[in-house]
Amino acid sequence: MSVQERKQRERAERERLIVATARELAEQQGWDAVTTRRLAERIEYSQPVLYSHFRGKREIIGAVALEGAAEMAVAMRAATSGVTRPRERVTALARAYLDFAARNPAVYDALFQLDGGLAFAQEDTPEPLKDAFAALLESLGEVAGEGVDPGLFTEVFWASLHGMATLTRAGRLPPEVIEPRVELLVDRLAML
Amino acid sequence: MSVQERKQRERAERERLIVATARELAEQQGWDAVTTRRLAERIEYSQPVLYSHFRGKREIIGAVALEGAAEMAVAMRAATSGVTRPRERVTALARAYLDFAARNPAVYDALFQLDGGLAFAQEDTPEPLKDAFAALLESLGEVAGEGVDPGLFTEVFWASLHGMATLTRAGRLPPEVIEPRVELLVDRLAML
DNA sequence: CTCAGATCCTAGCACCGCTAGACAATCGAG
DNA sequence: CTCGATTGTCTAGCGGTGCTAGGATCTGAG
Repeated sequence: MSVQERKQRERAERERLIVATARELAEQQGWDAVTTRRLAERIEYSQPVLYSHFRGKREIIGAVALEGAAEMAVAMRAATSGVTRPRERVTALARAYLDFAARNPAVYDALFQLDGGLAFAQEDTPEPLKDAFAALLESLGEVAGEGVDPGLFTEVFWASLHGMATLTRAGRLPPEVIEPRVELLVDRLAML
Repeated sequence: MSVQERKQRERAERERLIVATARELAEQQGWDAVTTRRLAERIEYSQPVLYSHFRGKREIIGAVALEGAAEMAVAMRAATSGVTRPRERVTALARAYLDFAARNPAVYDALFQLDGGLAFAQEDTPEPLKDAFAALLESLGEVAGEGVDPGLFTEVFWASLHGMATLTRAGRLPPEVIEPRVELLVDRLAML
């Protein structure tokens, strides 16, 4: 049995390698540069090997997205843990969110711009995605205000952050003045 | 001279046909279906003709984006003209924005998701883009609140709308509850 | 009528995602 | 230890993509 176990381990290891390499390549040169050929060459296997792990390219994107969602949840919780005053908490959350998007553009794209074949806002939504939303909810729910559903409030706040993140990175918004925008957003949206 | 003029007119006409066909095809089957071959076939010319009008596919996307920006500006001004009370004005603007994005997803993608090779937020930004932003500013500037730069406020409000539009259409947000989200956004962000 | 220039198309390049089928390595039964 | 079956991997290739070189055809001025 041990031989099979070793093989399974090696297989899992190779799968991690594929995802990590895809992510690395995407961060370095953009997702357009992540072709099955280049990816195969980097992991030093032939193309068909990729298809023994994933149905296709979109599933690889999806895997990167899930990894990113988990990291994002960690980053947001780390930024807000220990910060008790609501205002500072929400500001820290917003900063952490935008910071993650700016530092990991390819991962952010995999999550929210590209088609990774993932289900959102449904029962069969993968756990890391639900958890990332939960991480938002943990800090935002408490400032939703009276009579406002925390889920709804979180959605709106999230949408605002997402809009800022994407428009800024795509060159649609001048990137110099991020901080005042965050302050304005927090000041107005959150009921403190 | 008249012969040359006629040729120039026909050429301009064909260019409009290309853009209109690309847009139509994109709305019908998505931008992935807009290939140079299919586009050429639909306009009943060969592929290279496209390249005598545009440098490449991205420029065609850019042309659709510019057309869309002009229409969007018209739609937003139409929705807000005559509405004097600030609250109703901003709400009407937000609805018009989201409505345009929902009704013209391919055009919206050309504008804000895809690379159409357009410059944003700079001096050499094409006029239609500046004007669309101006249309937002016209209704939003007056509710920025004291001491808040109208431009900055408009950017933040726009980012929120953009986030809602994209997340909703990409299935990242449940689409049923658009209206409450709009109300929440307007209530909180605008200083009335 | 001639012929240069404008106009357009055929054919092809290098690349893409993906897969069929050949081949080699490994395993388990006798 | 042998040998068929299974598993793993690769080479080669399919139909598609954006884009372009070069030849054919059409047009209008002299």
